[in-house]
Amino acid sequence: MAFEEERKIFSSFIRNKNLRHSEQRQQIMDVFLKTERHLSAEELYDIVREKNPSIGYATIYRTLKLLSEAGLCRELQADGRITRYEHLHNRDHHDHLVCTECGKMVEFEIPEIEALQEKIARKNGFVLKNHRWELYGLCSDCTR
Amino acid sequence: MAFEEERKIFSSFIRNKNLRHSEQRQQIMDVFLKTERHLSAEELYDIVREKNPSIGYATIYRTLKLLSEAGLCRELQADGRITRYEHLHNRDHHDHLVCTECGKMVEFEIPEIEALQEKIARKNGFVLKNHRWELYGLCSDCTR
DNA sequence: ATACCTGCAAATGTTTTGCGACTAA
DNA sequence: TTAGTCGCAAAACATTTGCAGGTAT
Repeated sequence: MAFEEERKIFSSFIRNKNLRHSEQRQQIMDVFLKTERHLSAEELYDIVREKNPSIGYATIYRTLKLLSEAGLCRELQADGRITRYEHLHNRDHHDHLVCTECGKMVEFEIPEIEALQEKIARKNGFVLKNHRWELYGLCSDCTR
Repeated sequence: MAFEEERKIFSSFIRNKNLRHSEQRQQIMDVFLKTERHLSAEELYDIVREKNPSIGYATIYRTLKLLSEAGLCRELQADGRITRYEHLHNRDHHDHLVCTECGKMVEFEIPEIEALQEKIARKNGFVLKNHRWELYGLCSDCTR
């Protein structure tokens, strides 16, 4: 999905909720949408601050929440304590392989898993909303 | 696995690391091993305190860490921020279905998944150590 | 004009750590 | 005797919130 298209999605989202198009939201959105890495709030804060050193943490967190609601961002709990935010394109769902040593993340897609999950949920009387599937191990660089 | 057997595992673990068999560790371990629910540190603290009101949070956390290292406990990140600790028996690996409304957790086992995960890891040059697979949805009580 | 937003600082909630006193081996 | 432990309070950490002043519509 193109950058401009995503901008429009966020823009409509803001308008539909009767929120405002502020300078700060634009800046944070721009940086976030141009990034493919899984960012922590702190990393995003650092990058955005290079352009606008007066921005605060609160605005970063508040905007990340909006981006998630708009469907452009997904929250990941991968490493223990901190949350990472992943730029979500309108592509197939994927999961993550995480190196416990250096933190490297590799994405993978197993389409068959979706149906299996549905089946498991249904068998237990659940309506499935989403899932987290993370494999932890050592990447090739870290096994040496 | 029987309670006595697990006690022995912890006991050897303590001895091998040249640690001490303290009264507090015994008490925390006893409560933890007798519980099947996924406990938060706070819940464990509350239960242990009924028997020994002088125990502190730090000791709870420190002992949970030891139980995990000894392989008797697994840390779960299921609900957003807090960690829950699951009493791990030497049984087959299982995963969790979590109700996002009431927090209910159901365990399930899909043995075939293990081989699939190994394959994914290998293909990406990773040595698999463990994984987390959590399905989120609404349980039958909460869909009403 | 009037919501909505912002940055700041303070608050929050969970987990960790430093410390002086205590205790198992 | 000497590491290891304990409970406490303080620190750390990521995230959230209250507020007074600023801004988009």
